[in-house]
Amino acid sequence: MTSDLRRQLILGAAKRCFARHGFAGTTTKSVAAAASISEGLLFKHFPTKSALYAEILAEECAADPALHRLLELEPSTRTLVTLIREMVQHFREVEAMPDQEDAQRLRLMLASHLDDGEFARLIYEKISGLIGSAFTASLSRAIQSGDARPVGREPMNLFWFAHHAVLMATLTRLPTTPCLSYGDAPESDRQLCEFILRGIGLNEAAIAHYLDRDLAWDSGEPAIAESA
Amino acid sequence: MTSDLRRQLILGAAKRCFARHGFAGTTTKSVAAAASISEGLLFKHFPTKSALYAEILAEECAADPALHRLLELEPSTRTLVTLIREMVQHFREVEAMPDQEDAQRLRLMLASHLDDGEFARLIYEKISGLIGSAFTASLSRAIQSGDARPVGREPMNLFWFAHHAVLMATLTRLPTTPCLSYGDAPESDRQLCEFILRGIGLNEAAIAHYLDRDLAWDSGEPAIAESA
DNA sequence: AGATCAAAGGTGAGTGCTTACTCACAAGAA
DNA sequence: TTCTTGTGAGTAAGCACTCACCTTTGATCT
Repeated sequence: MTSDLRRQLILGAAKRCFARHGFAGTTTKSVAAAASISEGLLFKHFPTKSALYAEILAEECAADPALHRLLELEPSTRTLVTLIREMVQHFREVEAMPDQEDAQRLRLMLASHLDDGEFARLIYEKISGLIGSAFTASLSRAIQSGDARPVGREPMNLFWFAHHAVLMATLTRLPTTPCLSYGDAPESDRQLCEFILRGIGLNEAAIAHYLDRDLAWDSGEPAIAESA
Repeated sequence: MTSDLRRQLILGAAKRCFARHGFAGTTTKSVAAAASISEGLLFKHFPTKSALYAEILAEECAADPALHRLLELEPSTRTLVTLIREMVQHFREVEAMPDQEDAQRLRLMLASHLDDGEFARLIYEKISGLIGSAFTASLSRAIQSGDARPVGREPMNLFWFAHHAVLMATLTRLPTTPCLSYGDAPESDRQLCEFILRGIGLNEAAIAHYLDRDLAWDSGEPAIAESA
């Protein structure tokens, strides 16, 4: 077994442990067991428990979700709706696979909020950097084209409010017994999308149009306020 | 010192510890120190660390925020707006006093989401029982009077989405260095209120009317869709 | 090719320290 | 006296972390 591969196996196992039980609640023994190695070997690869944790957070920060595709879309009402819908869908998928990378990131992020919040801050900055401009650009386009109401001084706040609602809804479903039941899954997803799109100021016509027509739509981007 | 008073002092000290550092991160020694007593005495009052934690969660469940007043308001658009505004204000106040009861409840609740979620579930149920019916009744009144759009099958989902957004926004401000900055406080609060009220389907006229006029409004409850 | 050997991978029994929890005993009130 | 409040030294288990010692690998030298 090469050293690098072993490192990765340890990191993977440790990530699962830390995400489930937090830093204090995780023992090096349990990490070693999860990686099927001795504790001694664990400490040959990572000098301390803290160093292992720090490396996990750093690695998790660097990992890219597959949202680069969204960045290539040109700013428009439709892109805005797509962005929100994909966000909701993305978090729904996280819920379906609780031991996946993304669910662990969520747990680590939550734990960070209780701690010093530094990891969460890095993630927020990263999200902001990745899709912040796409969101604000699409929103201002939507406003220009009459699909949305003008917004106050901080359009990014609206993005974060949306993000908060989706993230928290996922968190309530994270425990094995969900904290809240939202009823039928596709319908509640749809309801959440509508809540957010209304919240950021899209008008009903635009919401109905872009949310119903889904992605089955050619790339010409007429504002429905003009066409309807 | 009477036994009951001592118990309360211990519970108070322990609550602070558990809220800050979680269950695993809190030592009985630190709790004893925070309560200015010996560890021995701590275990005279609570048989185990877990029992102490359980009692804190149970007590926290029973504690009533001062929202009974809201229940006495009759269902209306104005009550709905008041409810949301007070929710936003309430969480804003939590942020200002990080060592207050409510901030601790928030931390405990968050920790619960990472655990089995049982405490969070109890709290959600309690919130639902307290203001769920007031919310849905006011929302349906608003719909009847034309201040809001009709809503799907699950009106309570809208309440939770709103709650999620507010709660998560507070969480991001919980660490000493906030994870996100929303700009000017009163303005971002206002923005959050608008986001939520739009999200649950209130129309712009109703929002502008009830949010601007604040509470300086006599108890006659005309729907502004009729009067305007 | 086979022998040699140093380095790397890997183990499990320790290390000292901290943890949750106990107990003999002291002080004061009824 | 007797019961409750309170202490601080103590205990066994568990913690992060170490170390002496195996085993495997692969390059080098006959």
